[in-house]
Amino acid sequence: MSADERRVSVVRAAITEFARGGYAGTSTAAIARRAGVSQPYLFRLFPDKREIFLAAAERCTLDIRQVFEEAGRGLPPEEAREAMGDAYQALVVDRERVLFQLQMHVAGHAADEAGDRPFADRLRAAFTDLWDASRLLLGADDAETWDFFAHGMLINVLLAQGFPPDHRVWVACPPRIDPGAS
Amino acid sequence: MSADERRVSVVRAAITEFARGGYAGTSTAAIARRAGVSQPYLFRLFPDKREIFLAAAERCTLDIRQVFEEAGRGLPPEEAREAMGDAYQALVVDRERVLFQLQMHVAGHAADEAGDRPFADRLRAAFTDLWDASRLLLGADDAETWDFFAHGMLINVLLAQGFPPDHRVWVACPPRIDPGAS
DNA sequence: GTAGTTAGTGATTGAGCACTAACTTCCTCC
DNA sequence: GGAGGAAGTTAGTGCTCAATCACTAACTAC
Repeated sequence: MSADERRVSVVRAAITEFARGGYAGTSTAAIARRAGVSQPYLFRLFPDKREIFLAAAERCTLDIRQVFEEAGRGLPPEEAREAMGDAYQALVVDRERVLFQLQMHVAGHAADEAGDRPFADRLRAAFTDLWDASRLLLGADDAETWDFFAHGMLINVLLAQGFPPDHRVWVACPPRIDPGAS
Repeated sequence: MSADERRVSVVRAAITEFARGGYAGTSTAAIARRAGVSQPYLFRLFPDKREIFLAAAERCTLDIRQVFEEAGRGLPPEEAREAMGDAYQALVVDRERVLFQLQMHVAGHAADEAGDRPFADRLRAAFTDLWDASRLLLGADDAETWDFFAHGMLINVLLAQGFPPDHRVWVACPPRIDPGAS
């Protein structure tokens, strides 16, 4: 396998592991194990752990954006909103990407606090990409985009906490999102 | 200082430090330093690190709930909603509690993944307390409670990422929340 | 076949971690 | 005034982790 191919599979493994444990709570050994390579080899593919996380963050955000784009491309705003809602379900089904997003948010904050500006900036940029792409696809104004993301964030947070699908916190969640689907 | 008083100040320090670095990313040494005691002494005040985090989580949730209750108590629903919105601003001003809440969510998930049910359950219980108290105070139905929290969660996430107050993601945020207030 | 490159590993290191044991200091009450 | 206990310390243990180093095996080019 070429180094580039290997990097792709490492990033996939990293998303899974980081989604579980967050940046600080995930060891490079765990990522290596899941990717099927030795732990030292990670540091030949990437300069350090931070860069693995960033690659995972950028990949994950791109994935979500592409799912939205495939769902909403070429549709009029009203239908696009419907289709993107449905597409979001597919993302929720394997919670991985959604949970990794939460981990990105708290990692960004930690980086800011630690004075690691570039890291935080790149994480913010990834999020802004998703925000702008969604806004465009939704054909939405600022308020609608805000609502779309607010809604999604609450779903992410409730999912992260592991509330069972029949819990009362879910009752007002729009029916097309089924929190028990995974 | 009595052990009980000391515990209170340790919990306060823990909220600050955990908000910064999350559960795994925060050392007990950092908490001890901020609380002004030696690191081993933490383990006389609390059985282990997990229990420090839980105490911080329960304290933090209680704080937020009390702020809401003080703001909304005895007011008719419409005014209560207004007052609680204003009260939320006070919470947002020092981002600490808000950010710690995010850390609670991802810690809960990590605990679930690691098979630590009781830990995750207690974190969920803290969140549910806040949810139910807010619902009651708002005099709201499920949909309104959902919207209230969805809105709050997006604010939390954007704050965590450190978007500056003049960034376009904030433009649709209701005016009473000033993300630059801190 | 030999010179060079690419993919990959095992052993190790030094720092930082949660947590423990054993000690000191000071206040209180008889 | 001294015994007891609570508050708090210093010193240390064993472990985990990110990152480094020295190496091998297989392939490619001439």
